[in-house]
Amino acid sequence: MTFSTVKYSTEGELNLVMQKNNSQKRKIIKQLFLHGTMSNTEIIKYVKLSTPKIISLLNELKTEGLIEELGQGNSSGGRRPNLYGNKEDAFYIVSISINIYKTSVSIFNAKNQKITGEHILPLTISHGISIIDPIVAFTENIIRVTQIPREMILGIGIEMPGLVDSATGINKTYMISETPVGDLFSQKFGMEVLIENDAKTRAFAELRFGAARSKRNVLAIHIDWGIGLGIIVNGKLYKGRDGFAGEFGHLPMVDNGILCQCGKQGCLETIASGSAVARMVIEEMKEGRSSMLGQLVDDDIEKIEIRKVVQAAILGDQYSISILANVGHWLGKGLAYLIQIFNPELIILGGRMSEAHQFILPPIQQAIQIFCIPELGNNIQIEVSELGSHAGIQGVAALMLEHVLDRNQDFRC
Amino acid sequence: MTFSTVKYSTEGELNLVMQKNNSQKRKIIKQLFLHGTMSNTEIIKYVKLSTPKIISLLNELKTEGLIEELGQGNSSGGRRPNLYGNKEDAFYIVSISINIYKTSVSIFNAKNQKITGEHILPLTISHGISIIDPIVAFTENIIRVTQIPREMILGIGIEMPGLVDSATGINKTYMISETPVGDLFSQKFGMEVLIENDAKTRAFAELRFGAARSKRNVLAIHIDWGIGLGIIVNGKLYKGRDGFAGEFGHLPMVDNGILCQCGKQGCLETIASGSAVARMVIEEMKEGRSSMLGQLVDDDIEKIEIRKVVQAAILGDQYSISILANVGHWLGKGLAYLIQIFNPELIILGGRMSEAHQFILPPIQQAIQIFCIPELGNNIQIEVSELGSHAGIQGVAALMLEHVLDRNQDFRC
DNA sequence: GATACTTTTTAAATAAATAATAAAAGTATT
DNA sequence: AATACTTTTATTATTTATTTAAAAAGTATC
Repeated sequence: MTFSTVKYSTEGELNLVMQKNNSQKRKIIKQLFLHGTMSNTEIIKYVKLSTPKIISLLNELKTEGLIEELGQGNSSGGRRPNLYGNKEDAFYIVSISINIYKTSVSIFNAKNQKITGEHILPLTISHGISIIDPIVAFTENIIRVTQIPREMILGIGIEMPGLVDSATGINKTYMISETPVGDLFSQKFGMEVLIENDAKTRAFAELRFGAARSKRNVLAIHIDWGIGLGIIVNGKLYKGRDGFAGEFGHLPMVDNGILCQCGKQGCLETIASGSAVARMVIEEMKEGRSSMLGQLVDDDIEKIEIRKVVQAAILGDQYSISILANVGHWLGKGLAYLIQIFNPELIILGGRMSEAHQFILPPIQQAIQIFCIPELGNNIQIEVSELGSHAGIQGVAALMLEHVLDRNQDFRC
Repeated sequence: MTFSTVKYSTEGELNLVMQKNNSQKRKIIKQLFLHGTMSNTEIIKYVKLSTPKIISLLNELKTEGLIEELGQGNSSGGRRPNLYGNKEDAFYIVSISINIYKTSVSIFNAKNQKITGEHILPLTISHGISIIDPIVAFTENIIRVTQIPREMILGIGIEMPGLVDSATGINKTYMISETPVGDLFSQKFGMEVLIENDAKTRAFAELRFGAARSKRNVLAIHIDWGIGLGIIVNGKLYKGRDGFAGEFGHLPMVDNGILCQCGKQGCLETIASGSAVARMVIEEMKEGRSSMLGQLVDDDIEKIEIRKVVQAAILGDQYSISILANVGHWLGKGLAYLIQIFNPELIILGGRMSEAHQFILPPIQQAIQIFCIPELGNNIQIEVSELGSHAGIQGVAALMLEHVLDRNQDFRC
């Protein structure tokens, strides 16, 4: 493992601004985290206060050692603005991404820079709460090696698949236990922990750092082993009553279809997810279907997974292409439902399956035309995520930050 | 026609508070409109300001003649609170509800009291923009007779079926024309006009006056001739990019199904709407199916409509009951999609079809159990609207009010 | 009638916006 | 290239708005 050197204040005492209820300063810190470097005028766009007020807050934050001046920006005719940014050692956020077969851990500083690599721990989520202790130990070791004082860590954000309720810290699909997983993590770390569903996390990453940045109503589909959906409504992540909104993968698509993990039959996930593709391909290959896929896995058919199918399709493998086209058709039909209900500005495709966009986008578009009222289906904008695999770890760090910094705020409008 | 006597200020000049940008006073007026009578303390719950501030605003509003003191409320041991309410002649709102076969017009005063009856004009919406002039003339006459000074009318709210974009005033389904319908109405009335889709209007009525009042995430289904959906998300009406969100009735439910008005086949609306029921029943009755329905329409089978089917079902007609059960099944499957995507707190059933709740609710519940993941489908709360036919006219009046009073507000959060 | 609880009123303190001014940097003109 | 002008940002002083705190007064309950 390699670690970059990390500056930290010798006391290691999280500034009062972060603890106390000073929502104005916290708003500034949040914007500087999200945007990196900002001028007074830019900050005003996001924190509605007058110039003198913002300046005085910035000066206070500067003497408190939370932010620093970063020279002057450009001007289109006028005095150059002073630029400000968070001090990188103002606080840290630990980001954990739990996937089906691996968990990765990173640490972000107050400048939203990933100051460690993505340290990967191979763990299978289906092993349940038994994976908590290894994750905690692994993470604690990373914290130790970076020499970040624990007190400077704002909190730990954890993204994971399944029916997650971030409010109660429960995951109803994986890691079921008496005490909510979130609380278990929180107790073992002795720190604030936020857990969130992976599709929602990635939608949030798109909202803050990706294609949804300036948009208000966006659907972010996450197609990996399963199919998830993150819903952005009025510029906010929508969670629903229990935090379970967006179970797109379990829409019933095929009557008397294949049995899904969820217990029902014919869910979208059973015909259009990464694991569905792997299952279908492995089955048919065993029955003797010929394809370039065999070579790609050295004839170890069980090793076929979605990335291999995409790879084969790119190499021109007809069978893989036809499988992906079929996936696109079903995804498109599913999207048609969402489009008619949400009338979104933008749909973002992410996850492993989106790497096959050249093969799935045309059938998706076609299915939308077939199954949508023209007024709704016609000008629909579909994009492939540009955040890539980074989205999860980035999104959950930002979620954690906002969870802490937006606390105690009044949301009455 | 009968009209109640209406008080009005002799000048007939809409108070400056309503015109100028005094958002605090406007918030108070809005709350008094929605709640009727409120004390200082109650107002503070909705308008976040301190007691002295609210009191001084209330006093100003009193001297401006917009509100009045209404005696004292009850106390649980303490000084009795002064009660305040809008003066009924502070302003008026005209409410128009355009349905498929009839249009109704009412006027509300600043106390949210309907000061006229619901005056009904039989008009067929499919006649397009030709119905605008009759509606305007009819409405102008009602205004004239009530003797309300035009200047005291805050605006005119119009609800109608179809793909309505309230932002641009367009209805893409009915009343298509070069100039948006909203603008046409606005020009002819010489007043501010707000148009909105009927299902959204009724969902808003539920949010302000009905079962969704204290809820944040609610789906309001409106099943009349067609099937509409109003989505409440985070306590706000969700409209989508073009205002077309909630096209629940056009979800594809049956492969190669009946051709829908929208051009597609097998939409939910073709099997579970009021007109679908009428169509199915009329067809089968013509083919000789025996049922009590015949008597109810004096054997004029073409006269059968959803209300008659409900009536027959209540009388025990087996055929009608089975038809409604089938409707319930399909609605339930459709709702299962919505539940998994929205994870709502509450689903409200409204419109003519909801009068058949005793026949459709059990199959709806059953279908939800079949097609929903248990975690999402189990504790779902479904209620029948208590607002009844009043919801449209009430909802669009409140929408109009808020459209005007919330204007120029800063929604940055 | 004492006590507890509320609401209203008043005065004092604070917070933040506006306005005025100054400073800096680019642009246009000569 | 020097000058004036415009644009943009920063600083300060002033004014305004709003909250806090405290007191006063009203009302229900025991």
